[in-house]
Amino acid sequence: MPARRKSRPALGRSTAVEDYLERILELINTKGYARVVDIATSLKISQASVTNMIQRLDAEGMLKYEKYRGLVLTTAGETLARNIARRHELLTEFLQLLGLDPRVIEHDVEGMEHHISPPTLRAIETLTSQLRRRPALLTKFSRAAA
Amino acid sequence: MPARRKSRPALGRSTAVEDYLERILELINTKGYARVVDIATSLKISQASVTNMIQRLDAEGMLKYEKYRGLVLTTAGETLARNIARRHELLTEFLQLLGLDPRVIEHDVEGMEHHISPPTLRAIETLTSQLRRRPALLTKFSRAAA
DNA sequence: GCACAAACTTAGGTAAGCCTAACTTTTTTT
DNA sequence: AAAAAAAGTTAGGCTTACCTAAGTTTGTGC
Repeated sequence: MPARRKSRPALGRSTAVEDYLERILELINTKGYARVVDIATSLKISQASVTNMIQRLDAEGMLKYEKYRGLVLTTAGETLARNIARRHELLTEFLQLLGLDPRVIEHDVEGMEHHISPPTLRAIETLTSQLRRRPALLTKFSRAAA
Repeated sequence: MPARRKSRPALGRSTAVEDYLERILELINTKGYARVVDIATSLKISQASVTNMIQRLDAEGMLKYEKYRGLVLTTAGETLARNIARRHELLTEFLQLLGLDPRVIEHDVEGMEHHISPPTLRAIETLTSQLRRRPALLTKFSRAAA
């Protein structure tokens, strides 16, 4: 399946691409590099699929890849990856404020993060900081859903 | 594409299935019936694709379909469709409170609605009613994003 | 430095969900 | 009621993103 979509994502910005870039940046930040095997394990997909996608991301200028060697994000790739990561964090924070179970948060954020446009993200960002400033509003959520 | 996904949706609950059911219920509610051609126009896909999906939904017990004739939602199908519709409305309401542009709202809701679990939905529901009760909190959003 | 293991790549294949083109059935028009 | 139009169906294809199996390259242990 997972094919599906009405409005095409901007060339080379499918949800799959976003997931890869996000994970690659995370690996680089934590381990200093991102190998095929790590990306594969981390995303729970085969190494073959990773190789394939990495070659595509190279062709699209998101990263520089040398066969059997390794990869580095380009400026464009890193910028994009950072934005994706920031969106992920913001959404996670927002749902955390609502007192949701960490597993539910992870699941939902992973699903919806690819569909939040910049204006919506900004609004949620503002809302999140408002809520943090008035914790009284959140009492209703404290013993919340799991 | 859209083929993608880590955790499989419960058999017969892909985002495509949800979109079809949602639209079918909407058509039934407004016109009294849902024909292939209307579903196709409304979802901006071909009639052939609709025929195909309807046969699948029939096989899965979501609706009763008679070739060349018409369809009716089963109890299961209608219940599911109502839940999907409610989730859509709730998310739309929430984003409306944040002052977002209607087109942005439509786009984002259509993308993310399929990925919101019940607990998260309940939390957003509670939050929405809190915000409605304290409009002061929303002043920051009034001249919001477009 | 050679053998083995781990990492990586290639080739070929699958499933979902969409498409177009061609055909069939139903409905409308006259 | 026959012809034309509209609706619906079938067949065959495409793309994305995944997979497995088999082969290649790199790295490790002795």
